[in-house]
Amino acid sequence: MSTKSSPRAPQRPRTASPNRRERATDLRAAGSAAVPTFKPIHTRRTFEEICERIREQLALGVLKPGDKLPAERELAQQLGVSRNVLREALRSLEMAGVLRLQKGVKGGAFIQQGDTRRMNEVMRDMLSLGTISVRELSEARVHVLDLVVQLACANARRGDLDALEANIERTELATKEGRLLDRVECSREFYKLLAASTGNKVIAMIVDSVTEIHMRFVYAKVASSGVAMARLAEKRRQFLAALSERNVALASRLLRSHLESVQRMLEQDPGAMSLHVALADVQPGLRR
Amino acid sequence: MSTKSSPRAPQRPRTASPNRRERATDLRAAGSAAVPTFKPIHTRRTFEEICERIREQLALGVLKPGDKLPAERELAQQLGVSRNVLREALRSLEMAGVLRLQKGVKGGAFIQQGDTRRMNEVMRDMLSLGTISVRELSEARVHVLDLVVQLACANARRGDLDALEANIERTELATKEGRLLDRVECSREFYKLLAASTGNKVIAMIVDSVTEIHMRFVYAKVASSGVAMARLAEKRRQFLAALSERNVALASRLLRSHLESVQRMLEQDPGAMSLHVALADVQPGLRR
DNA sequence: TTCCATTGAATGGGTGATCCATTTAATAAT
DNA sequence: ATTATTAAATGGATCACCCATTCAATGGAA
Repeated sequence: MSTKSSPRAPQRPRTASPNRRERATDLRAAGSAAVPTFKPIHTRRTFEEICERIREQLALGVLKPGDKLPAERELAQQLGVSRNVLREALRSLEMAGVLRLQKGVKGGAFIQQGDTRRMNEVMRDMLSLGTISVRELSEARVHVLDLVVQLACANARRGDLDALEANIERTELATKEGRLLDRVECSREFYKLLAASTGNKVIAMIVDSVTEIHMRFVYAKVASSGVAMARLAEKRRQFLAALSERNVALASRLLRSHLESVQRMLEQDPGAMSLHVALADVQPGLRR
Repeated sequence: MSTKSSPRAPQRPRTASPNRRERATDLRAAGSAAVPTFKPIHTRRTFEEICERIREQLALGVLKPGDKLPAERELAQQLGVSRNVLREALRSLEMAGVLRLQKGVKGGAFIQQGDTRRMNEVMRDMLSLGTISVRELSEARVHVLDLVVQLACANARRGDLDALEANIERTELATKEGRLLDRVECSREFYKLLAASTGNKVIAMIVDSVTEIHMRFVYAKVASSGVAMARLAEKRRQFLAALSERNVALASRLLRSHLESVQRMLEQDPGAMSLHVALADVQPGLRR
């Protein structure tokens, strides 16, 4: 508070908290004219303020992917906070996929391209915390994939179909050579390619997030029991043929039927369906 | 690491980094038998390790919502890291909605119920960073809402319909009294209720995330131009009637038609559609 | 006894100084 | 011209504090 006349502020500038309090109160007052109850303020902490400040610059277009933030020591001084608390904010933004921190001279905090895998983490956390259930996730996946088939039939381009074709060939090879877990990887990629073929990254992101979790269950099931979906590549080819002919009804029916058979396979042994097995540890290929 | 025989470790246990290096290398080696190229390791930092450790406990069910982590000072000592770096990890988890940090004696880090609003943040960041476009978001929203109508017709319960009815009444009141921005708030809530009526929290979360952004645009448009959708409550009533009769085709048609007219309203003045206006600052009601 | 004010300990919030490890550019040596 | 060395900048991490908040325990007043 006060004047802050000293050039390097040798004594503590311990003014952050009271200032924030005032600001929060102002915001509430501006919210609506006559407020009946007024409890929920929940004083802002500096790292929240910092995160928000940076996100604001992002939304305003002042910061764009590729840009570099000032060095930690300098930015901390600019913001009038300690380097430690600034790092808490930067860490949060890094975990959020907004920043990438790079060491060394010419290093720094660089704004990143958005990482759509963040949504996977959200789904995973919601499942871990019991906010959503496996049943809801599976159901949502079926419905969303149905939508994907419609959009893919409408929008898939030649390159998308070729990529799916190549994926099916890899699946066949993995099947022949008995690499069951690699085949699960192929499946995961198949749905990713299918989602991408809709041409809509929002849809693709949603599909990926539900599929990523689902594939962990499949992976765990295959790894523990050794069973595997029969005639997988063949079914994929039929589906791709329907997709290529833009036959929505057929493609939709084929996919739904396949999803149901996978679901039956998974539910066959409820013990292996435990969240813990599927979520707990990190399989080599399924991780970023 | 070594023996760590001293009880309180007065000298620095500066051994963290080299250990992590070794561990990362081991992981890579275990990843596959014969690796052709080996570049991407990207040494793990302690805060990542900590986050992962805690998430692992979550997935394993050792930690559940409501549980409390040890105090920062103690947990830091248990993990053999400094309190500051532990706080970086806790901050990240707090931003992720996994933890809530509470001050005071009997305070601590408490595992939370999952907060589905996290997905909104993801969408917002992806849009800010240019990873997804407004067009993709709008398109996805239309398709997802179409799906929602199907599911709502199938699954909506009496309470859901009553809540929608009550929402429409609030909308009428706001319209009569000319509170245009409150009416936008009602719209946001309408879609939230509609999404909830599917009975599937995954679907609801997805719908909310795309709707939240969309409503920012509507809010900005209404706030700047003062225009507002005509006959809103009336259209809502028609839609709700169709929903109550489980008439999927009619409900779907009504909603789609409404969405299109809103879209026309928004696109009428492209200037007001700027990302910056919609995303930059925080409207009182639209914020957590 | 009951109730309320005081106190003190535990806890998260925050600061500043200091060191380490990595990276890169500038410089020197070959 | 090439290669090795050095120096500076930067993120990574630690330590030692201090502050503000919260709540249980304590003790005095009614």
